[in-house]
Amino acid sequence: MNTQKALLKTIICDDHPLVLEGLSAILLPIKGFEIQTIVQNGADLLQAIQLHHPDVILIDAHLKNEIGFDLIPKIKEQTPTNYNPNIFIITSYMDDYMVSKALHSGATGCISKSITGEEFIQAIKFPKLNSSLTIPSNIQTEIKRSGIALLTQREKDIIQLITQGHSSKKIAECLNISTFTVETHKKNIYRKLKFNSATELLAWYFANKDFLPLNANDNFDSYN
Amino acid sequence: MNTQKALLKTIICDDHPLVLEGLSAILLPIKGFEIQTIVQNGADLLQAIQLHHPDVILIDAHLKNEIGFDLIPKIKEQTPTNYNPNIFIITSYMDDYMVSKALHSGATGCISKSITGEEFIQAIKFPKLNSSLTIPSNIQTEIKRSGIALLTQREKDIIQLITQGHSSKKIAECLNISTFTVETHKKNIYRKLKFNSATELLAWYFANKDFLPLNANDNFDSYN
DNA sequence: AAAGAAAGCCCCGTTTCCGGGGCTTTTTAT
DNA sequence: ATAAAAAGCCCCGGAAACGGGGCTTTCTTT
Repeated sequence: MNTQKALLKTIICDDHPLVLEGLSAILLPIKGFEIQTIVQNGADLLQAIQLHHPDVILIDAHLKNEIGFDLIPKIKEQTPTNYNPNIFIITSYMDDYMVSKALHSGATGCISKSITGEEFIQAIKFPKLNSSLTIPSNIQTEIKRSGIALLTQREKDIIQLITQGHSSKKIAECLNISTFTVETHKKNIYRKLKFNSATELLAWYFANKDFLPLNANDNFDSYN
Repeated sequence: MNTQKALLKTIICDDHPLVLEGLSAILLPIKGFEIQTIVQNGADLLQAIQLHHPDVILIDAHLKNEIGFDLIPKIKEQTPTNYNPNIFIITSYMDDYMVSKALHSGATGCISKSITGEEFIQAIKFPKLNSSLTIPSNIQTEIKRSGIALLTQREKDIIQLITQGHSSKKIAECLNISTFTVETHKKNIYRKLKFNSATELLAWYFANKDFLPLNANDNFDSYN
């Protein structure tokens, strides 16, 4: 068990007071979390890190007159090798390029300003998720949204049943078709919408369902 | 392919004008759907069925002076054996007993009045789901809600990651623990909350998340 | 200090899922 | 009438998930 009970010392570096306030407001009530310092430029950040050795460092991508990414190598230089804080880039514009740039600079992850407080906590709590794994980037979401246009009615029906938590076998029973057919449909759905599993589909569906042109209630063609 | 393009003839039997209006309002705009007749008692229903041979029959469970269930055997008696309409019992009070009683009476399914219009369409569209398969009954939901109290913090964390669509492998990477451990946690979660798969958990979670005491944002113990 | 809970780890057998392919029949549109 | 699209079916191999067990280490609590 690698549970860690000590307070997580955190430093925030951003030159927008409003953002600083927002981040602080989110983090302050969290048990086990301690905001150590707030700085507004790179020089102050480096100095603060030397002084406090925080566990979490949040850096805005677009500081005045300097770029957040470039600070990361400097941090690594000026600190002992056995000191490995979790460094996150905070950005208002988020895409795959931004993410890869952050990671190549040595950041632990890249966090969009457009996420909710809850997601923000999640992102810091599980840094590995943010870095190496699926980031629901706007681009990926757009691919899936437009991919819906490629879906047939039957495929949309099956998505409805998948999102109700049913297995391929049960869906097949429900529709009076072969399990093979259901799995063929699932394969086609995954191919069109770039999913790798039913759970990915579920998670995405519920995160986006209010914006999806999927509500097939006006179409009763596939009644059986 | 057993797609059926002909209009689905429907008869509704209920003695509450408000309910009749509500059901009609939901069904009327649906393409491929035709409300044939509306009746307010069993005798009229039997007569209407003889006349129109509808595809879908909706019967209120609590008609004035008669019981909806009892009409079903009479319908079966008075119609040829090759005529198999989908008969649904509509009820305001819904539990496992109600469902089994409806099914034993010969109904295709049992529909609660407390569901949304969207769910109503789904229920009629996929009759098999309603009958033989998981009905999210209030009892089942209550088991799961109270089961949450039995979950440990680590299990709640893992639920968060599951509901983001991640595989056991990725969750393990994210938490720096063995895949075996993740699957042990999943097994314990499923046992405590009576699930059979991750997709079931996902579907349930998103249907109930606003009421669940799961938001672990005030707890940072398991930071890694 | 001892007991119990929580977390972590492992093996096994079975089922389901995923991805790749190929194929026929029905429906729809030109 | 014909072509294209949609729906349905099947096989295979590998990966993942599921359910059952057992077992150790690390907290936490009394």
